[in-house]
Amino acid sequence: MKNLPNHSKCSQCVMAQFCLPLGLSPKEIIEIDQLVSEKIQLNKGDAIYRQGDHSESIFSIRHGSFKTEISLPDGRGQILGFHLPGEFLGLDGVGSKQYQTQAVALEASEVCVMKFSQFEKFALDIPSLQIHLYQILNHEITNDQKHLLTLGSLSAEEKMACFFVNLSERRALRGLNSTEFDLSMGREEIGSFLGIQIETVSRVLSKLSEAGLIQIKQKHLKLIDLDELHKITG
Amino acid sequence: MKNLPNHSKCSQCVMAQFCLPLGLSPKEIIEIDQLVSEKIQLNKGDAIYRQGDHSESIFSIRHGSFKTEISLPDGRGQILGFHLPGEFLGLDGVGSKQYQTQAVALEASEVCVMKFSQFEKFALDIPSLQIHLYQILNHEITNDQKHLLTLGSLSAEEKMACFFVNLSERRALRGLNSTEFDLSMGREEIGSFLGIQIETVSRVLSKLSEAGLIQIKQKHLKLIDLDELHKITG
DNA sequence: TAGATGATTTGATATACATCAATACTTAGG
DNA sequence: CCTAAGTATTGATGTATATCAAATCATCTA
Repeated sequence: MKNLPNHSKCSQCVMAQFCLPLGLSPKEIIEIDQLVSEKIQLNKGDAIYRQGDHSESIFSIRHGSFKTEISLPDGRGQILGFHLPGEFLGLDGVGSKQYQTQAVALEASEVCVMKFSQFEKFALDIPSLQIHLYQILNHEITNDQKHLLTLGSLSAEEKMACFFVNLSERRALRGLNSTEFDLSMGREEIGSFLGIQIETVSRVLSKLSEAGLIQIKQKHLKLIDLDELHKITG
Repeated sequence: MKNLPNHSKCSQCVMAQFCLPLGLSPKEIIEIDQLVSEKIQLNKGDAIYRQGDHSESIFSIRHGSFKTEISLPDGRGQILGFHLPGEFLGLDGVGSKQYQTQAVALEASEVCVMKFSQFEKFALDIPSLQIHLYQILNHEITNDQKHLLTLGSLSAEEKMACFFVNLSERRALRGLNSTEFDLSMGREEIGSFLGIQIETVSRVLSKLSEAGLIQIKQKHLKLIDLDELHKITG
């Protein structure tokens, strides 16, 4: 399965089990799998879509991970989010002509592609599909708003604690190990995401390590005291 | 019209002309006006909805202005946006059970109320209505993402310039004076929105004044050199 | 009008974080 | 294995912005 050629049909993306968490009948789940028109393999650094690209699909991550980012003409940029298997990409293209962001693979990854046109077609038969899309979009809005709170109101240490707690919770939700895992992003990317510099990232990591809240060696992270991290968060 | 009792039926909210900018037939516009189940008058400081309230409507602003904000248990909070006539509120309730934010009037204001249930009913007859809702949600996502860039990557002066340019553009879009107007929010609220302190807001305003880019006297603002403000933005 | 209350500005100082610089560690290529 | 390039850590210093404090100005009420 892993080595199918790119853009091949993918009838068993199992995306429904990952991506559409709420009450669907088995029949509906099968139909929803039909939504997936293809799957795409990406290498580290590959973009699924770029700022300004015509938008016609959303994507669900089968495996791997991604960053989404938005860029300023002068070269500065902001990482908007990191994305795990089962999560969606390309939502800023829903209801608009173009993507306003770009999504880049942080490691070898695979996504399922769902065309808007397919979505509309299927939605006629499955009314709940519309509702799911609204839920997914809502999730995106809510996430972004929480991130605004993080960027606008928290200190570097609090931001980092937020980052860890959030990652941990999302991994738990997907059945992944939520206390020990490898980070797929570098320090600089963490800094961009949190609106701080790479050196500050490094110093905060050292501080949290010394305090015994985490252990981190290169990209391998172990969350020792999630309770305390949660407290720091606010 | 202005003094109708609260919660009165409002068949002429004219919201369509404000709120649903894209190509609708006259017939559709009339139907869309039917979406509005009531209108509500608010005084300065009144909340349309609060964090945690059950969500069943979105709102369009007839006149006045609002802030939306999200709060931390410890009392800290972040203003997510300021909202002008013709813009929507309550979008973080679409696709979820509860609002995650609260919307508070910055002055005496009036909103049209559109119940989700009504929306669904009408959408059966007017397919384009779904599309409009997606566009509105997309706008929200895109806005939030741009704001993330602002909060995460810009200096205090750049943030302030962004704020002015953005306000100006949105006012122009609605046919309001885009270079001279009264701010409905205080310095502290501007600071919360931009992730800076009130004193910094004040200092940046003084600096921009001295540089001849703006004139500001209390809440009355005149944008003198929008080009230069735009350059500062990036 | 006077007094009180709140909002804004401005100045003095402190600090969190950025920047600059050097070192160490990791990974990839020959 | 060695070198080179990239990535991360740590230290020294600088700076943008926060914090503290006081003065000014605006708004409201009596």
